[in-house]
Amino acid sequence: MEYKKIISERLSTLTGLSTETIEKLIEIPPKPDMGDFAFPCFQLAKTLRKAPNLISQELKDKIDKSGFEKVEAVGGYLNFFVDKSYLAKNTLSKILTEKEKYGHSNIGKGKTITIDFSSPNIAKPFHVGHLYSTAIGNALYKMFSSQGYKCVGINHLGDWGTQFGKLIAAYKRWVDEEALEKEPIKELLRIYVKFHEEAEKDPSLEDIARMHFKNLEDGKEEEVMLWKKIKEVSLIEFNRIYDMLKIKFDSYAGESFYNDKMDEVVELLQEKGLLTESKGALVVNLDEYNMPPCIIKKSDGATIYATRDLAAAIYRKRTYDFYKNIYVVGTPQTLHFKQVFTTLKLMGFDWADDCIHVGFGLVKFADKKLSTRKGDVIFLEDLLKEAIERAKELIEQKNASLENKDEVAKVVGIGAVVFTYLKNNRERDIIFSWEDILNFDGETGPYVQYSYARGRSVLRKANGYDISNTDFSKLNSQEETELIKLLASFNDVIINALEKYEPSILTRYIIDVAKTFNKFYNLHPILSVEDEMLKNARLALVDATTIVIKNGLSLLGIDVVERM
RNA sequence: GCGCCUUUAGCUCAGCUGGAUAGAGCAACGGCCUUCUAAGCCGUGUGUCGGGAGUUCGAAUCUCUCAAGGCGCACCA
Repeated sequence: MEYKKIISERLSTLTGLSTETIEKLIEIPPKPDMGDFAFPCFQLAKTLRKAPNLISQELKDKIDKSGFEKVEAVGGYLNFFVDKSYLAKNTLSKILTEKEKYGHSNIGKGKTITIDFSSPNIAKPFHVGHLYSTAIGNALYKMFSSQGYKCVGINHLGDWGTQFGKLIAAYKRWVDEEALEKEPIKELLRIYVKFHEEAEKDPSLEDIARMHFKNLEDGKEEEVMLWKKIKEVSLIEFNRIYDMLKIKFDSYAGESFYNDKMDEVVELLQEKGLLTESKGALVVNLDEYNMPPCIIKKSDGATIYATRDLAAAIYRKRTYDFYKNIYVVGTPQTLHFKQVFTTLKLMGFDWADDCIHVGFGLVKFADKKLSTRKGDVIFLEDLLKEAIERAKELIEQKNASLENKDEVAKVVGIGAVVFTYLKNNRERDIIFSWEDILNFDGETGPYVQYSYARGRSVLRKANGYDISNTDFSKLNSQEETELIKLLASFNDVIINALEKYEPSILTRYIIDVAKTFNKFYNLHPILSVEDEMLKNARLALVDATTIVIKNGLSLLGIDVVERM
């Protein structure tokens, strides 16, 4: 906000401190009746050798108060109250003019950001854990795009690796072709689980699996054919889920895509003299950085994921010339990415510093852990369907006359799930509970969507309003001012969230907006107000609020409904 | 053993880069629909901010230490 600048400039001339240091000190008081901005004078107390409350008093007398309703000295604080009608007018007209572009900016113009997210493993079910990366990555994609960055969404499919040896071995032994036709992933999961059970009894299966993978790498016909088939049926299922979530990728270049790009990486490492042999494997030693070595080639000569990640990073730099290269991958892989980024740096690529691992926590049950190998998973599709079902029930219960119930149930149900995933700090684990995730009360997606629908309903009934016949200075209740101030900070919030790669900051902001709006809605009549100027001003405020909620949710990949 | 993370109300979590009496939601209880959607609003909390020490005008926030839990530590991704 420009207010901080104005305040710091005025204080700078009075105190001699730089505008920058002052701007950093300026804070927002905990309660609205204490003002909109505050400057703590405690630090000045030392240099001026004067009590903080005397300093604030003195500054209060001397400072230029134009543009502010008033300036007060409370204890060691200098509190500023902004001119509310000015704020209301500026904020609301800006929102109503910019509409769906409100909150957007151009600070990323000309810069490309690659975002690696979702990236499920082929042949394994898309379970509730995968939504974490998918939701965060998609939100970051939309948020960065809104600030003018060109984003490239990459689904780095797990379509290579020794697991395919296992799968091929299992396929040849136990697959039920009929079941595979009907529910491919479920059947693949079944034989994958069976493989692990059988391998416990007969460890030689592991060797057979390794052999199959080696054959696959060597391009043997049977293995390649099976691999292709598995990949094909998996993608059909994944796309069904991405469609439900309305998520699109710009690239599906998965692990197998880099098969022919790894020799070059090995050569480059060789040239730089970074490779050493250790226990039969080729590694980059990272002792100096207090990390275990980065393995480039296994002792059997086969490649490993670190090699692929190196190849992928180099490919992405060459292809997209990224400004930032983001990986939305779980925190357990923190060390792996440190190793890869450090290796890139050692290879002489300064852009290694632009590679960012955006980690997130685990999705787990209260008691046990999700495990694909044991078949202990909840399919994301089942969760989404359940949520839609629950939303449908609530509609029948609360608004049975609604026209497009199924459509609304879909938006609300899916919105509730995605919202839950984006509500908390991403590094926190999500404890999965049907009860919590299907509870649509309180700080949830449906709550926010409901607030939006309420606002839209008022606007529909108003049947338009005359923005030119408005007196914004009449929006002076505490609820109205608070709401306006919140709406004004939308862009700041997005920027702040992006700096931390943390969508939850935006999610919580939207909750705040909805909460403040509901208070306003409950306390102040809108349509029945006789004063036409006030009525129009309130309608403008409702209009602006719905715009911000809609834009905000859209950045999180969540839709709104006009009625619910 | 080493490294990283977590610890705030019964439960799930916020707490902006050190600041004014530590906040929400859920759950519980009590109020509010002849007026704009009650998926809403209002009210009710005796919290050692895991323990201890330090830094300073001031610490949930920074440093150190201890404790509990989690994750990771070379041929899986």
